[in-house]
Amino acid sequence: MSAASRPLPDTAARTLISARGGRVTRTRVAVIEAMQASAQPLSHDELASLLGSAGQDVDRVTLYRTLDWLVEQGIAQRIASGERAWRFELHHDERHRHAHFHCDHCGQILCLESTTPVPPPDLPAGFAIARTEWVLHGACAGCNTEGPRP
Amino acid sequence: MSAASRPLPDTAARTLISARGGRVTRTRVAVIEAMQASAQPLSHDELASLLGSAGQDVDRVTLYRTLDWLVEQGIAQRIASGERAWRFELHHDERHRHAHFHCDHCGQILCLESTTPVPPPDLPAGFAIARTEWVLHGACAGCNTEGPRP
DNA sequence: CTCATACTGCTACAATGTTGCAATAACAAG
DNA sequence: CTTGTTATTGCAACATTGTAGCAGTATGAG
Repeated sequence: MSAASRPLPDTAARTLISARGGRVTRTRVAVIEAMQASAQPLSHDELASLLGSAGQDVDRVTLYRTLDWLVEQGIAQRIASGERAWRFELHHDERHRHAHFHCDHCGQILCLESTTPVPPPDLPAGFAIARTEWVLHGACAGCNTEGPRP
Repeated sequence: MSAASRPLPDTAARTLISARGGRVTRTRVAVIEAMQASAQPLSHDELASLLGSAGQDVDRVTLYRTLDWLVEQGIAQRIASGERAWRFELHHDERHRHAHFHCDHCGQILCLESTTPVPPPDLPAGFAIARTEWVLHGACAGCNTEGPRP
């Protein structure tokens, strides 16, 4: 290949990474770009497929570690979707008050960023909240009108 | 053993089970009673230990199936605690508005039933909510005053 | 260009959950 | 109480999701 001296273009992803003092690798860039392109949080498995079909096969373990690093650096955030696997999305606002909707029929996860902010609950004294997860379960518009799919 | 003709006592657990047309088995009764006795949601693993140390060893698979059945029947409910495994507790109220607190330091899960009810968010039209999960993460009173434990 | 070392990609393993099937036990009927 | 039906159980094998250790590669600094 007649590779240029800079192997990867100077994208937003690149900036995000190097600002944290991390090395700009194909995997990190690809994961960030896949998340940027997705309207929904993605699971490890979905990310692997996305990268794979973009001709970017990534080792399972490397992908896990990349995701860990992104979360650690505050670039991405982890969501317990109500299924077995974590989902990941780029870290938007200040961690609080961001709900997700999980369709129990088609399995889709939707970000509900525009909904009314969740009021912090009254906690017993001495408790400190680091972050909250609010997941709504039910049927999305598509599945709701068509009736449940088994 | 000089077993009576009725092998199990007529407990609340027994009533819960037979009201659904299920057979009253040692495992189901033991699981329900363990949950009744616990202030917190229990994981599959914790339940297995509890039953085990009560001299009631249960097969892993049987326990999974028992829990599935209890959830299916609306006797118990499943909680995505933010860790890898599900947790289970007896199904209290009307499914909505029941928050949990997960201490990221000691791993405890606390039920916050007394907090202000969560207002249902504005959803896009056509969406139906079946149930919501609201999990707060942070440090509980004990861990918070003592500082984080690694 | 050279070098230190942050990442990667194996291979193995751990934790959590599921499937299929033969054996057992609940309980309804006689 | 005894018998028969069949819902549950228990076993073994497998599936999914995630981690640990370590040798090799490639990024980025000098």
